[in-house]
Amino acid sequence: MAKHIDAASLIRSAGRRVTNARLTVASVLQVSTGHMSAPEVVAAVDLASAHIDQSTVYRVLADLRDLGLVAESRFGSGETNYEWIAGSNHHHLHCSDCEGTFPLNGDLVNEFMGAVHRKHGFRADVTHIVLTGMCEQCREKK
Amino acid sequence: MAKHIDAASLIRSAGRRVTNARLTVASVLQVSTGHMSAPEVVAAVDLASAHIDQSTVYRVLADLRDLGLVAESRFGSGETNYEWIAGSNHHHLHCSDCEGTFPLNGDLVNEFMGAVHRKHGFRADVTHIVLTGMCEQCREKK
DNA sequence: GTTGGTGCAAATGATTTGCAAAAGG
DNA sequence: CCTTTTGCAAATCATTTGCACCAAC
Repeated sequence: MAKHIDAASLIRSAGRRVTNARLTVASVLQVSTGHMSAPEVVAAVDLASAHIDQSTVYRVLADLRDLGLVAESRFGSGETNYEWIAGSNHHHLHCSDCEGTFPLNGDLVNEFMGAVHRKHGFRADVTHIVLTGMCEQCREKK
Repeated sequence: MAKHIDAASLIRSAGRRVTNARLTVASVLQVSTGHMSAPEVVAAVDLASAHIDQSTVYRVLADLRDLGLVAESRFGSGETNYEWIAGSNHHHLHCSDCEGTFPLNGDLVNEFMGAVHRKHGFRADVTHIVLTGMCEQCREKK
């Protein structure tokens, strides 16, 4: 799997050790579509019959997040969600009605962030943004 | 306290009962500047020598959030933060370095949301937005 | 070899829930 | 009254931590 090699070199070039736990968690996130909560990652790793402790999964997720390979976000209360991004910007629209997640055009975001920086001198972290609201379909139903 | 009356009428007009617990939690949030975590609200309520169980505080916070009187947001992992908004839009910039929170110009947000709607047909919930990143001071230090 | 990573098991902390009693309209 | 809300206490769930052992470089 090419993605595996990619993850390994990214991890190595960050001065971290390339371990089975890191590659497995990375692989699980790469294969998944959309977001996964930490408990879901733990379950998926188990399902892949890899015996990686949940504490390790949490530690690895935090590592990958620090390396910028994984985005961390939270909707309602309860769980934190993770998603493989590996450098590219991923932005989403999250419908609070149907719980669906849709891509958000990155140019709009960049434009907004530029405006924020010009106005406030604040450099927002734009690697991963989630806007909560209501999608077109759900809106039409009401 | 005028704010009390406001909260009471807002609650009543939503078809919910005006109770001591709701008024107390609302009052605590109104008095506070900025965000409060749920445990902080519980502590503040205790300090006001009102004996409201934490489970009730959680339920009330969820109620007030549903009524649109309170905004719910989360930064790092751990706690959920609440803030009294009562209809008006509050947007913030949250510095992940100094943990400070600063106001964000609402026009920029509205402009962005308009662009999102034009492009994606998605109506984002703009009552409360938090952008995480680095503020000017912290940025200059590096 | 050294240092960084991992497993294990237990603690922690936030949030939720079931149910009976109390209070609002 | 009738229904919503609350208190209580216990359960649940996500996340963290200390420490001994193991593996990557």
